[in-house]
Amino acid sequence: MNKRRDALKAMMAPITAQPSSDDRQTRTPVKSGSLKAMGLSLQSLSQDADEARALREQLAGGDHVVELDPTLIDPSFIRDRLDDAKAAEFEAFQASIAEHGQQVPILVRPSSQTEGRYQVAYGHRRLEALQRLGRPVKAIVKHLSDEQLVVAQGRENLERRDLSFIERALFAARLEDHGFARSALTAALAVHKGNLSTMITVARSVPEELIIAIGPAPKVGRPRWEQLAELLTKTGDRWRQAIASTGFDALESDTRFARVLKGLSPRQPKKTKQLIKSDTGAPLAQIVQGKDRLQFTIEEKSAPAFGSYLIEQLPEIYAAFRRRADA
DNA sequence: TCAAACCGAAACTGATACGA
DNA sequence: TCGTATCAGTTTCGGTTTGA
Repeated sequence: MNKRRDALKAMMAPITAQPSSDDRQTRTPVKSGSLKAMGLSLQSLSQDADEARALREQLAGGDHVVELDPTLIDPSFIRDRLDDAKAAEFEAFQASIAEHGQQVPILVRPSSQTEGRYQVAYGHRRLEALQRLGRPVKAIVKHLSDEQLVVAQGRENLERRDLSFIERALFAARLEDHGFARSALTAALAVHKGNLSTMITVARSVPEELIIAIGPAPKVGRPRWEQLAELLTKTGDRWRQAIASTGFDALESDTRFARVLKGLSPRQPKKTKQLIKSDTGAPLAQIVQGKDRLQFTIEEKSAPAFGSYLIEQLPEIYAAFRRRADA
């Protein structure tokens, strides 16, 4: 829990040294057998292709790659993701870089605060891995304004398509808090102003502490976050009970979201049962009323042919009901 | 196959500026 | 002061895509 809280604080704070999980290499889906092997090799090919494409684009753009001391590079002034990556995944990512080297340079700009230092636009995870390995960082140095930096950062995320809805929403809200215009945000996130509006509304409707506790929830999209935000307006601080429940921290992020949502959702009304009896007291039918369904069960033993009669009469009964409802 | 999520577009709303 | 135009932001809807 504390780890996630620190992660979001890092995202909210102007500058921190928390790592960001910005590379698809660590997001290996769990599969089994030959399918898993095939999936991994396809994924590997896809990653290679992505990296090669990024490299080609950077070279085609006339950018010069330089090697920098990793200790001279600071993170972006706005974090764009919630840290929920498992340590083992980062270790694997770091091992991959240790073995194959850094394939794609990161993008940095010269620091406006301290001469000789740099600030990352994108490539936080590569930087973190190289800092741990004590290796120089291949980087493209560009003079970027704040707006250009966040647009580059946002576009990089966009190309990878691995930021969850709530991470993008928080990124948008943080950018707005830093004084960026909506037009800059739509450029950075490549979304229409309508979607941007919804993202920021959701990010401001859900308490930060709750978002930290849930994490990025990669499988949860806008509708369910909106649903949660709506529930929060009616349930006060009840979400605290959900995140304090035993085993909550050990759950996957998506499951944590589901648990909170379930905990705040109104309980389904219990099905009510009603027994219809004949004038002799024999059971004729049982009615079970649920939330969106009503079951009518005929006791064939006590009332033979009654069910067939009802089915036969049903169109006429419904027509009478419609006449009455429309009147 | 179908539900969930994404995305773009249009309608709507409120704030502000400007001219009569 | 009022009416109108413009702009930014919000809401809603429908088509498309994705993934279980």
